[in-house]
Amino acid sequence: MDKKKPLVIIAGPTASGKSAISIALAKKINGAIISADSMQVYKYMDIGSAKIMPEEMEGVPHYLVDELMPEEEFHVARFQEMAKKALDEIYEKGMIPIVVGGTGFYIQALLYDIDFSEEPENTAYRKELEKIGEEKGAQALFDMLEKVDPKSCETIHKNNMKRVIRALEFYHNTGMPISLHNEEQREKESPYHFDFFVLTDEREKLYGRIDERVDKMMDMGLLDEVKQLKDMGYHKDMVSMQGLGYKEILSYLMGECSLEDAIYTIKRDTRHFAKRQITWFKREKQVIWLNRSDYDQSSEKILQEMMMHIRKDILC
RNA sequence: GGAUGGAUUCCCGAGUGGUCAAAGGGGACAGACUGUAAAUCUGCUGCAAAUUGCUUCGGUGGUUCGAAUCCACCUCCAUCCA
Repeated sequence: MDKKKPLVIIAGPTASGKSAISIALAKKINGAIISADSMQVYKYMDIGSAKIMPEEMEGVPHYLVDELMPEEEFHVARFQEMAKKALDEIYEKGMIPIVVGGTGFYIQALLYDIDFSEEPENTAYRKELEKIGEEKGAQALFDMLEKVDPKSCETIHKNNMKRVIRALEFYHNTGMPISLHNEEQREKESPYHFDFFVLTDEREKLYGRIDERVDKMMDMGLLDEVKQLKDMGYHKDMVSMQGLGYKEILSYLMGECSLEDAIYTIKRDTRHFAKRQITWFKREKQVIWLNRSDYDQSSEKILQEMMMHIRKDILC
């Protein structure tokens, strides 16, 4: 009786055309969009995050866009909490939620309802660990982890301080090794009846579009946008300002590099980012890949393909 | 016309007789990821095969047991003198 609720996901690397398709799909199936994007949640960060603007939404409700101030912290747990709330509202209205975004980790957290709850934030301990890492190096932290959670040491590389710290923090907070927690969470089955689409394209085309888009962002005034954020007092230590396009322009504004270098770096790192996104989605099971090149780059045709899948399960 | 410096594996760039298929960086490619994820981190990059073989360091020829490294000539580039 307890029928799983429907959920459509449109994921894919940056510049693969997710936004446009998601609007078109939402209009067809009475959908509402939940953005799974770590940057578009922030206010004042429009150009660099390629945020969809109200006039482009065509009346489709959007959640998790423009909801946070740049000084606020955003992370998976927060995303999950906000997204679940949005889901409730959408179901309440009798609409179909469409999760759209490129942050695979966030999508996974929502889709499999991974548990993040049992743990309070503990910035003090984290700071302490960061200090140890800085002063004594990565090996020192790794040695600490070896004592409490040797299993994690097998999977986390010792140079990956952030993850070593997180594992230590988790153990400190819960008394349980994170490796065990992860193992449990991995077993989970999704509570949703979902269609998980991944929009992609041939690498060359994707990269070309990324380069073009960065140039377009500059034309649209990315420089001014970052300048404004800087004037408002936002700085590079904030999570929001570590977004692609923001940290590089900020670095230019601080006189650390030329504008040319900044743009070059944005393009290059965005390409790297796209590659990482694709790698992530490759590991997801039950994914429907849609390669733009297989559909003559036509959003119309891709949409048709999506509708076929959706009609088969969710709408019936 | 003369002088000097340079030409290195996709790019930049080290290497100045054997330990060199050649440091380092970039790019490309591949991967990890369960509260910073647009973050953080890892692997790999001449060709072909089990610890091996083959072809590379502008070109040709030479010296040597042995050269990317030395010599000669040639080609191109840079700077300087005419």
